Amino acid sequence: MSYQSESLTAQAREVREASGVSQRALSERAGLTQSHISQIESGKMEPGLSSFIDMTRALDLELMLVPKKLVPAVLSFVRAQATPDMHVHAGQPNDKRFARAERLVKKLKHLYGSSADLDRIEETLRFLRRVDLSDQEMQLVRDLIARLDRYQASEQAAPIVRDIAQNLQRLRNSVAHAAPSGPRPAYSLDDGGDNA
Amino acid sequence: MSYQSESLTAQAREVREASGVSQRALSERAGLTQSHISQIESGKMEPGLSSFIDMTRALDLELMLVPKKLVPAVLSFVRAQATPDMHVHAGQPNDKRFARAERLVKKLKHLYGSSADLDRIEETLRFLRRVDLSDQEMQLVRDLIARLDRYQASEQAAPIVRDIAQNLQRLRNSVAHAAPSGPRPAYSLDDGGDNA
DNA sequence: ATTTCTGATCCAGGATTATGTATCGTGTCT
DNA sequence: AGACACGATACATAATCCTGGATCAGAAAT
Repeated sequence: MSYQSESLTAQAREVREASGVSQRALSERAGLTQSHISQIESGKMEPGLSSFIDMTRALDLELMLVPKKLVPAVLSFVRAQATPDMHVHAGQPNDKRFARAERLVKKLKHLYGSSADLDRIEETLRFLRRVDLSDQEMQLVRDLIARLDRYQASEQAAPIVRDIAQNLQRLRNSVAHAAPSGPRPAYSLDDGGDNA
Repeated sequence: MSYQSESLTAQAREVREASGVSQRALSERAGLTQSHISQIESGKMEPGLSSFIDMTRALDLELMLVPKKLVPAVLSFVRAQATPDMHVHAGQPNDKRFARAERLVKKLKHLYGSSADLDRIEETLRFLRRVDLSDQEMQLVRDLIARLDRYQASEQAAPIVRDIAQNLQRLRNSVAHAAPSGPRPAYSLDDGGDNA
């Protein structure tokens, strides 16, 4: 009941899903049971600190202690510094959809080897993920992913994949163009200057 | 036994001591028992995640999840951004001595109201704390604090306090001058670029 | 010298976590 | 349709946390 850690556990789950790791796979890496992880992630159980550390370490995450006032600054610092291979909590409502999509792409790369088109799709998804998309745009993404999903096994997949990549790229460009998006700092540090 | 969190709990303890909060005081704020906190801090017990969160929140700290690779960068970012009122894990061996000193000053301010000199002392201590001091310099600090301690109740305290403030300031200046201390970045981000 | 405060330690109990194993429903793959 | 992997759930057992005291040695304050 008391729950405290909801935000942290939710974050861990997002990262796990975004990296395409199943609860069972994670349970092996972290030395916990799958049922345990499920309960933690769904908030039915409050983990011990060490369990949670095991879990997050297995996801290439570290638990850090930060002065409360600096949290927003650190948050955007992390987002700014993050390279594409790191999975960072995005907090976007569409996250789950993208998690599925990215998982699919990852699987395709694993099965058929990575192609330039797949790489492009992956990167574009990564970009779109942290942007506010309209319902229409989101729908477009869903359709494209569905198509990718459908034709993944086909022999003639290559041109289709390329087409999907192009469509996503186009969406990305239009979004990037629409938002003037000065690289706004997203955080400010001037609140209580108290230095003699 | 497994201990995992040693670094985190140690950090929490340092911050608690640096802020001059006793285990009992903290136990009330955090809603835990003193014996519990003692065991956690001394590593005799692995806390639950929620207990640890309660504890650190009561110290104005937040627990954050950060990609492993970014930890060093975030660490120095935090140190760079920290204002004097925040207590950040310093890792200096002299921490305990300074903790005592800062506690004393805090108490004086509480008892007699804050004066410009006390403020100056406080700030200077804060600076000296995170610097490598020689044994001699450390001894000087100790002596000054002892003097402050001795004369705190005296009627004629004011001029003495002022003298102590000046001495500390002088030490600070000499230290700051001695160390050329280029603002070295202290972290680098180029280790494994893997972007198509 | 004595009172006060600190952190460490002990102990009994009730509460919660964590394991191990197994199952269930759903969605996917062949 | 059947096989398979996913996450959610169930349940009995062991392990551990956490509380609620109480006590203790040592440092600090009066």
